[in-house]
This record gives sequence, C-alpha cells and structure tokens, in this order.
Amino acid sequence: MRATVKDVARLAGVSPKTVSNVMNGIVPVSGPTRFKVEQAMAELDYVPNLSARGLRNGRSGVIALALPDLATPYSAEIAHSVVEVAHEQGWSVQIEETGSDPAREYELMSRARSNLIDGLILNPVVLDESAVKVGVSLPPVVLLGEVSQQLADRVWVDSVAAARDMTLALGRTGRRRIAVLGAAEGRGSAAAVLRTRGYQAALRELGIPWDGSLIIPCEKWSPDTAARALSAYLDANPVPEAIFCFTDSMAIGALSVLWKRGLRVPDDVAVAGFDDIADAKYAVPSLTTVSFDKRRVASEALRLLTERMQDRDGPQRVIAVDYEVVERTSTSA
Amino acid sequence: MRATVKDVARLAGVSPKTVSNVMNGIVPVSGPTRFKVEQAMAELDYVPNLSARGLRNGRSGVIALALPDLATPYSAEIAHSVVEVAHEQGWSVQIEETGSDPAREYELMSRARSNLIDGLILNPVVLDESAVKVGVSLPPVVLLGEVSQQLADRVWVDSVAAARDMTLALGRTGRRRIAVLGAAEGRGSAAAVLRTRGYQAALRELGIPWDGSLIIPCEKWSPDTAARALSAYLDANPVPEAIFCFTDSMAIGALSVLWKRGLRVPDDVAVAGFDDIADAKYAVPSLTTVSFDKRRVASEALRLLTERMQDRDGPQRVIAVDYEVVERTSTSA
DNA sequence: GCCTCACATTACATCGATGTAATGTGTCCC
DNA sequence: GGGACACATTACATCGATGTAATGTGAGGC
Repeated sequence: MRATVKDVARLAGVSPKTVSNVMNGIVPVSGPTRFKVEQAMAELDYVPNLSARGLRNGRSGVIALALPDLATPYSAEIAHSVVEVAHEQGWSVQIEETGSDPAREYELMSRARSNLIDGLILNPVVLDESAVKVGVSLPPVVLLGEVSQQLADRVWVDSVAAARDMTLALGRTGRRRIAVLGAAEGRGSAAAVLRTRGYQAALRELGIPWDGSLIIPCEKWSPDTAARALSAYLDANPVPEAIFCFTDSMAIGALSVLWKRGLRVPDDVAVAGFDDIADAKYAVPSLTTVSFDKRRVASEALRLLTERMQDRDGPQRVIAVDYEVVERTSTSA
Repeated sequence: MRATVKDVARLAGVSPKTVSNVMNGIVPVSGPTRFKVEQAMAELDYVPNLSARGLRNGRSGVIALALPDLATPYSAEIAHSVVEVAHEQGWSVQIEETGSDPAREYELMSRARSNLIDGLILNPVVLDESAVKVGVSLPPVVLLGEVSQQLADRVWVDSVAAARDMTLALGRTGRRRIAVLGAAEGRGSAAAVLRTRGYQAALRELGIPWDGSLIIPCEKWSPDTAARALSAYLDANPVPEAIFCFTDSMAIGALSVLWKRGLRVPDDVAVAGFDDIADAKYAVPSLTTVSFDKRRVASEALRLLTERMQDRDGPQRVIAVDYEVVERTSTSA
C-alpha cells in the first residue's frame, strides 16, 4: 500500500498537517521537525497523491496542448517547445489531437473544465467560430496561430506580412510567375486566407498582374496531398518560375515531385516554404522558408496562459512573434 | 461556481449517489429518474471533477508517454499513434521528454506513482540499467524499443534482424563497401549496438570482410550531427558504395551532405535509413528504409499497459512488431 | 512567579465523487 | 391481507492533502 501523509506523520511523530507544511514550505516548520519529517518521507518512499492535492487546491499542475496532428513536423516542434518550457516551469503537459475536428475542440474545452487541467493551449484549424463559444465559462485558453475572430489570448506569426515578404523575396530573384501551393479555396483555414492575402499584396507591389491559374489549392497541408496536388497541376499547366508553399511540409512534397519529374530546383523552378521546420535545412536542395522562434511561441503562450490563470477577467492579449525570411538554396537566383 | 453532483442532485430532486449512478451506469437507475438527472446535468452544464473521481477511484484515466525528443519525426509519429489509439480507448496522454537524461526517467517513475497517471509508456535511450529499479514498487510500465535488460513489458522491432536484412538488401544491389552511420562507439544506445550487430551478421553472410573504417560514429541521431559526422568522414575517407544510416533522420542529414558535395544518390553512393518516417518517401531521392507499423506499436504498447494495470503480477511480455525493408530510389542499382 | 506574545503544532472540516450498507417502495404470491 | 423479495434510492463514510481556527509550548519582561 502506498504511504500517505498520515503514515509519514505517524512515523515522524507529528500531525499530518505538519507533514503538509514541510512539503509546501509556506507555513514555517522548525528545523528538527522538518528533519524528522523528511526522514520519514524518505523511509516510506512517500509520493504525494496529486489527485487529492488537485481536489483540495483546485489546481492540477497540468496544462493541455491541443494540436491538429502531432505527426507533422511543425506540430511536433511546437509540442517539443511547449513541453520543454512547461517542464522548466513545473507544469506537465497533456497532449490532445484535434485532427481538425471541431467536435474534438469542444470536447477539449469541457475536459479542461474537468479540473484535471488548469489551462489549454490550442492550435485551432477550423475553429474560427466553432468551438470557443462566447458566454460559456471557459477555462484559461491561449490560441496559437491565425484565428479570424478575437476569442481568447493568442500568440501568432503575422502570416500576411510574412507571406508578403516571402513573395517579395521571390520577386527580387527575378521570378514573376510565382505560384502558391495550399491557397484557400472557398472557406479555407485562417492561415491559408491570410497567407494568400500577403501573396496578393506582394504581387501588387511587384507590379505582377494577378493570375488565378497560379493558385494551386491543396486541402490538407501534408507532403502527400501537396505532392498529389502539384503533380496534377503540372500535368495540366506550364511550370511556374517559383512555387511558394504555405508550409514546409508541403514544400518537401513539392521538391519530391519536381525532382521525380526531372525539374531542377532552383534552376528550373524555385521553391519556398513556411515554418522553418528542422528538416528544411536538410531538404534537397535546402529550403528557403519563413522562420520564427518556436520556443518563443511556446514561452509566450505559457506566459499568457499562466497570467490568465491569475486574472481570469483581464483584457485579452495578442502576442506577435517575429519572423524572418531565410533564403537558402531552393530559391537562389 | 462550478456545479457538483450535489447541485445536480438537488435540482433533480434525488441524492448525489443517484447522480453518480446515472453517470457510471453500473448501478441500474429507473428511466424517469435517469431522465430527470440528465436534464439537471444539462441545465447546470455539469462537468464531473476528475480530480475527485481520481482520488476516489485511484485511477485518473491518464497515461504518460515519455520520449527522448518530441521534435524528431520518429518520436512525433510514435506520439501521434499513441495519442490516437489512446484516445480511441478513452485515455488521455501526458507527454514527457526525457532528453536522454536518466534523471528525467527517474522523475517520471515517481510522477507515475503520484496517481495522476495510471501507467507509463517509456521510450528509453540510456535507460538500460538506470531508471527502472528492480524491487521498487513500479507503476505499470511498458518500454518501447531496444533495452538490453528485461525489466518490464516491452514492444520492439527486431533491430538485429532488420539491420541484417537491410544490409543484405544493400549487398544484393552489388555494393560491397557498405558504411554504417550512427554505430555504437563504446557504450552506445541499445539500438545502436543491436543494429551494428545485425550489420556485422549480414557482412559475414555476404562474405564481405569487416572493415572498421566503414563505421561512422555519430553521438546523437539527428540530421545535424549526422551531417557533421558524415561530412568530417568524407573529408578523410573515400566515398563508400553505400551508407546505412541507423535512422531516417540521420539519412536525411546524409542525403543533404552528399548532395551538397555533388555526390549523386544512388549512382555514386546508396543511402538507406531506418524507421520509415513520413518524409522518407519524400526525400530526394526517396529513401530506402526499414518500415514498421507505428500504429501497431502504439496499440500493442497500450494493450500491454492496460493488461498490466489489471494484473500487476502477471508474467512480463515482449511483443515484436513486424518490419519490412522498403526499397526506394536511394538504393536502386 | 505570572502574564503576554510569538510561534510551532494540532484537530477538524473540506474539496467532489462514489462504494457500502441500510432504507424505502413497490409487486407478486399464497 | 400479510409476508417475501426485488429493486431503486439514500445516508454515511471514504479517498489523501490542506486551509482554518484553536491549542500547546516556550521565551522574555515586569
């Protein structure tokens, strides 16, 4: 049987509350007593029961992180950063996958209200108006990424500006027939809409007329679907001078397709991505992309979240994380 | 204030226990009563407090998954599968990173004993003798991957056989100067030792004499370190006919280095990996690798874990997951 | 020697859900 | 009509840690 505070107290010859005081360190405990208690804890190999503590305190020390799909490198890197930063601050992280399913996002909200979780960092995909209902008593929530409505605290990278900068960078290398892969077709994700918007803005600045045939839609932002979409596109259209993929994962799929077709990157066509995942640097050829500090995203998200736990009714805040266009071989002139 | 069973009971005009009975469905509840209770729950937007339930039941419905580094594609895919399978069975997953640090593995064990977690799936790196102490009352644990000692239930892929098969496959394409990248130098990870052993076995079968200069050590199994290690190696040694990388991540680093040096894959040198991560198929050129079903790994691990929770003293079990050598462009003749 | 004051420690209640054992409410049968 | 029996429901205790308020213990001052 597991030892409890009671057992420790009995062995140390003190009351349970004193044991608790030793652990928490808020109420002062005299030296000798503390020593006795600590020895008893060690002897019994005492581990506090966090369910009981959570029940009593109303806090569990666990936050949830909800991502669309952990297997994608982008999500994985974000998860890595969040887990790392959270651990440094004494939090545990429970991971949930939403699979782009709004129902899961609802489910998570109620899970977060079940007191096993003190807060939620949510990277929504379809969300927008769906899950985060206004008026319902929400747990502390921080959103990651682009969301059209302002529903909760949020950490993001300015997709419009970044996509614009990337398109301008492609333009500077002299390429004019710049395609985008992953654009929003009808109601797409917020990120797709915004990145498309930045792309359009850049075209205007570059004096390049809008050409709808350079918009390559792609429903899922994975290498598989990107590869299929690009392949189908190339079957029916001339090769663009550049392809701006809305994520690095898609760019990796694109590079693979281009290579298989004997098209040389960057000589025949330039390729750019977004996110700067770890493998971008090791793509063949190394991938030009929009880079930002994922650890910073994680630490800002956690900061907003913990501050929100303190002050449930404070004003909503939005943190924009800096980005940078990193030009590598895949777009060299 | 959050509603509790008491509030629901009052509104429904029944006792708290009846509310509990409705939720759990073990004790029968008459139709009308059940209806009243359900309506009261809906009206109050009742969400059960899982800390309290966990305290009472001794189970939290949460398992922990500990991986060396979530950001690596391999870990990410495993995490994805575990989270997915666990969710299907009603479990939540708390993720921890060990960063190859045995201290973290200890910490996890005690965390798992703190009742916030019902069990632990651990992918150890250095572990071996370190963390899982015999004789200490352990929580239910399932180990993933290669471990030299038999300490707990385990799910693995037979690294010796797989490495042997891969090496034989490389030999069949006529290549004889087969290097390995990531081999164990001194006390390496269990996987490194076993894969090296399989490689050696294959060489003997192929009648290729052992050549120590073809062993390229690499302390961390990341693209970065692999790229650096291979680069340094190529500065000082002739180009091998094939490079068997002990993980796909390393292979991706290797492909990048080879491409930068103008060495053509597979014409000048073949490259093979291990794990069949999602990007292997989209590498340039597509990567030959050892493939296995990660979802199967996850479901077997979860099965062993839940069965272990039922029967803490049952015999230890080991599940070997099938693998397959998938030959892609990077090793074609 | 007595009273005060500070401080460490204790007894008890509490967090919310649920198992146990007892109570209540019917139905069925002789 | 009365007794037995099934079944739904209830009162109470419990899981383990901790806040509250009260108690105990000592030192220090007159």
